[in-house]
Amino acid sequence: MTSIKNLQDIARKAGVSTATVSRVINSPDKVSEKTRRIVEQIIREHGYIPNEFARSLRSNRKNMVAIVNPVPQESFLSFPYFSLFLRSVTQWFSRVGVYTLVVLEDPNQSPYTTYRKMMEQNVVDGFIVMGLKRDDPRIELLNSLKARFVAIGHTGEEGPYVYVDSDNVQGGYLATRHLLELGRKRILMVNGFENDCSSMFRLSGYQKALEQEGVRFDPQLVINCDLEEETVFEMFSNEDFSLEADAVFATSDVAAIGVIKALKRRHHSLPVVGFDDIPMASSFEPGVTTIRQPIEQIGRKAAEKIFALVEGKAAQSEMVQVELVARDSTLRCQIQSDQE
Amino acid sequence: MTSIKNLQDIARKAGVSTATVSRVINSPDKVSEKTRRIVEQIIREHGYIPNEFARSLRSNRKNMVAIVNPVPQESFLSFPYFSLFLRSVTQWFSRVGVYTLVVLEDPNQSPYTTYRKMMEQNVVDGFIVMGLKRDDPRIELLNSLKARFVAIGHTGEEGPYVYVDSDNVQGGYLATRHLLELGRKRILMVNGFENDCSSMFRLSGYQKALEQEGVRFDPQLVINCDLEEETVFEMFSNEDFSLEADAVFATSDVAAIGVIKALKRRHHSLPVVGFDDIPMASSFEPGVTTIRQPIEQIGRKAAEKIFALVEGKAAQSEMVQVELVARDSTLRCQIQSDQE
DNA sequence: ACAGGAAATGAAATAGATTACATCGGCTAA
DNA sequence: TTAGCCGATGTAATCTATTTCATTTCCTGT
Repeated sequence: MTSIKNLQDIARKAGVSTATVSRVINSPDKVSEKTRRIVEQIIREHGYIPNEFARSLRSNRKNMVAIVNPVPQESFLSFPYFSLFLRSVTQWFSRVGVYTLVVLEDPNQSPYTTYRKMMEQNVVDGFIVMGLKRDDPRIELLNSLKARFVAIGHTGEEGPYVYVDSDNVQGGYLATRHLLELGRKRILMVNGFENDCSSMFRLSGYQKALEQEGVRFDPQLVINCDLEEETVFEMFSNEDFSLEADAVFATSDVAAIGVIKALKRRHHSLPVVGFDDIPMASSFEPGVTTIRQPIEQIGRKAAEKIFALVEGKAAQSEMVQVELVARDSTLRCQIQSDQE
Repeated sequence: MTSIKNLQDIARKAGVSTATVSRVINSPDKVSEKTRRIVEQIIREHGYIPNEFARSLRSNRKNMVAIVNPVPQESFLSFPYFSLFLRSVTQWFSRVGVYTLVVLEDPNQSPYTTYRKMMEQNVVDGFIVMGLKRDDPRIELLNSLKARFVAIGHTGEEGPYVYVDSDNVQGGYLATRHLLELGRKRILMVNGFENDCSSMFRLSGYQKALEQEGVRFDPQLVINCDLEEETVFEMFSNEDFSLEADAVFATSDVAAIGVIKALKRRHHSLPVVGFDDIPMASSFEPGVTTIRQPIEQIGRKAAEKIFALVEGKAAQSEMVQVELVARDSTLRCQIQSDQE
């Protein structure tokens, strides 16, 4: 078999021009039934697949989207279930012939460089930007570059951008209400830092639940930290750390586990709620009550939206619902806090 | 500022031909000092970045590498620490200007289609192929497509391909020896399926350790299963399941956790060793003794090797060392198996 | 001062598609 | 019959770099 490599070869074989072959591939309705059949046949016969790069060069459509992570330290790991997210995005894209690039922001440079470079290189149609922070400069940056993007997470204001996010307010609310329903009133909240917008929203859900039950909000009961297991474990293990609360809401499962371990060590037991529903939450003993984020749904929606934007269509920001998964860390917790 | 978009604009501004500008970028030593200075200045001034796709089209160098996962069900998740692996690959690549694509094999088609399509589309320089199985057909396939690739995992024979893999024999050996050193002789091995090559190697490490201690290998003590937590938990929870072994070596941490939970429920305790050192292994109580795979190192090496291959250089397959991480699941286990 | 070779540069071909514009039939309406 | 239009097709320009080959420039040695 003669080696068939490109459009021209196909055109020659089919006895038509390259333009016609291209049309058969890209807008079949502009070609007569008869010609189309012939060309399609030859394409199939030779298993011809167009060269993506040549195609992009001319049409300026890259069929590639980058998932961009903030600087390494806080990237992947900070985002629970990243691989599930990635899989769901990739899966969705593959059905429409789009490839998924994974990119880390260059830690040595301003994010500007990372994005600008990719824009100029003309390498992707758009971005999925992970881990949006409060007042995240990347939004303005991407807009100024006229980049198409979808953010995971949001800043609060409905800015000039599209995002997909879990309903963190609802998450905070559900977790807190669950504890209130168990009769707890002094709920310690172990939250992330204040510049993290999901922390912000979770806090407001927490407050909302308290308010609804007529419990006064005590700012002393809110701790901001990095939510690492060790950090939290150390903090709670310290004998000086007062355990006058009667429940704990930690806004990450690993933090929740840190709390539970420290409490165990101090022969203490309090209902504890986490956040994310990482695999460990169900495997740990006791199983950690937590707020499950539909991460695959978030991935799918992000993919859908960036694709729509690339196609020149409109896309709306969206919040996805979270749910409470009740497990032993709150259900089996019989021992009360020793309130002196 | 006039909009500077491409080589031509730069060439015009600098008063040279496009060829010269291209040379300044790609082989500066072929250009006179003086011209180079001028052109570089203009490039910097305008922040010009070449269009990757045009570049690839001509030079046939794509600066993209795909990490390919087997069909979704067994992909990402089956590979512990996938995101760490991915991060380390991406990080390494970014330093040499290569982008990382993440691809799933199309579950509806033969893997052939997935790889062939990418080859014809001319979209990547090479592949990192995940989750290699025994007699994996993908090796021959990729070779027949003249694709450059590096496999993660290996089949045993030093075939015509380059791989990076943990030393699974050593892993099996270390785990088993650790248990033997605790005085255990009847070590139950909960292994993956036999067509999985890492299972195969771990088994042979297990046998090697036994042999070295003069303990007879009893095939009855080897169980093949899917290594999921539930599967193993169910199996070990069943009262009919005899617990005549005096230790357990499960070749995945989640399986090990399944074992520990089931043993707890049966008020039983045996030293248990896992494999992988997933985050849960250290967080679980008791901490799971396990074999740590240097996953980031594997990622880095895979990146290095595929890059070398793409550059036309040689690359050698490599095994990376694993290490035993001893934790409470073997160290604190005082209770003996109740051998009737 | 000049031949000859090396170094620097430019013109044009090239990679492999898409697409604007031109052309050619065939068909309808006058 | 023929002007006029439409749909199908082809021609050639285009996208943006890289690279071959030809040409010019600059030395070096005699």
